[in-house]
Amino acid sequence: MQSSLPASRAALLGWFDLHQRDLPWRRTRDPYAIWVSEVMLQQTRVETVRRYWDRWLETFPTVASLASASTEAVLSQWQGLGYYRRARNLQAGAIFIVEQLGGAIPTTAEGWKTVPGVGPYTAGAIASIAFGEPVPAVDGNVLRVLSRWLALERPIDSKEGRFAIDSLAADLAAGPRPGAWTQALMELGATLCTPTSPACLLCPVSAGCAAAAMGEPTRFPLKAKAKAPREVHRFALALRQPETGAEWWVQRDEQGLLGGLWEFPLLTSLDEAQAAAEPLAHHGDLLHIFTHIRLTVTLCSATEDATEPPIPDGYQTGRWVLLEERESLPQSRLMRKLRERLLLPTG
DNA sequence: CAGTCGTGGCA
DNA sequence: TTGCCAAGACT
Repeated sequence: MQSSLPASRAALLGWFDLHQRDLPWRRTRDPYAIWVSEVMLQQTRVETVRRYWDRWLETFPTVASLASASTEAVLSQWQGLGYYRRARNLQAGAIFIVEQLGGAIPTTAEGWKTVPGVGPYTAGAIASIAFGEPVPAVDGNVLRVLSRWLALERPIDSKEGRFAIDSLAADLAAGPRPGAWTQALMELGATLCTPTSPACLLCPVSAGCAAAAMGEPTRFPLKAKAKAPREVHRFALALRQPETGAEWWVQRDEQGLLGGLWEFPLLTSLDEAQAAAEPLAHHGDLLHIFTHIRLTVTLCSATEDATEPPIPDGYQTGRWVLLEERESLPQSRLMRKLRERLLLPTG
């Protein structure tokens, strides 16, 4: 039997008051600090963000300090968090607030939506948490929790399914304690109403949950099918001067994957056999292989970029040496490997 | 609108 | 070891 919306809402708030995690960004009311936390938390685990949030606020304690910082310093503080566009947008947002809003930080969701890097979710989260505005903030947790609550048969990535979730979220947001409510809904999704093993027996709102009543909460949310990833074959080549130990790096294009970061030059080929021949064909007997990482990249946008940077003067006497060879790696593991071996600190 | 953008944890 | 995906925004 479905209980009333206000009753379920009150039950979830009561549970949140008792069982919420002690997160550092819940100990502040500084809207800038909350903004930083929300951007860091986009598509990123709480435990990962913990390590960055404190340090970020020590380095850039105010909107003004972030706005006047160098891009290099900003990216350096972000290094390892991923989705580096977020760091650039965060600084662009700080500059926007200083230059366009006269330094006055927005206080409403509508205002926040005009800030670079702040979309519908983040605008609602900041407005409700930092300013108490009764607006919804629908993230992946909320999509999951509410789709289970409704036993929603429409996929959440369809227009109709998303509309149903947004409608319910808006109704629920219009009640007491908007900030606590926003966090309570996400907290439930993060700790009890989890993707693979929901703890319905501990859930404060299971009595009103249609999926729990059906006995199969993990059937929701429904999702449309994902497409198959495409493959790209690449070589990472690193040149080092034996005498000095100096290594040859190139900077990636500002746009796209790992934009603006440093790496060994990569050769790209759609054909595996051609890729296997490229490094030696290009460098002949003049050089030995220093680093020769054979990579299969999925979901990589660099397919067309097969140009090889010229080897700068003074490195011609270096040696190419085989360091490692891999059959293939998924993107996440590939990037881990690239970061371990290829990425330089930016600051 | 569908594609793109990182990383780390976990079953 | 491998696939999946988590506090999304932008183009």
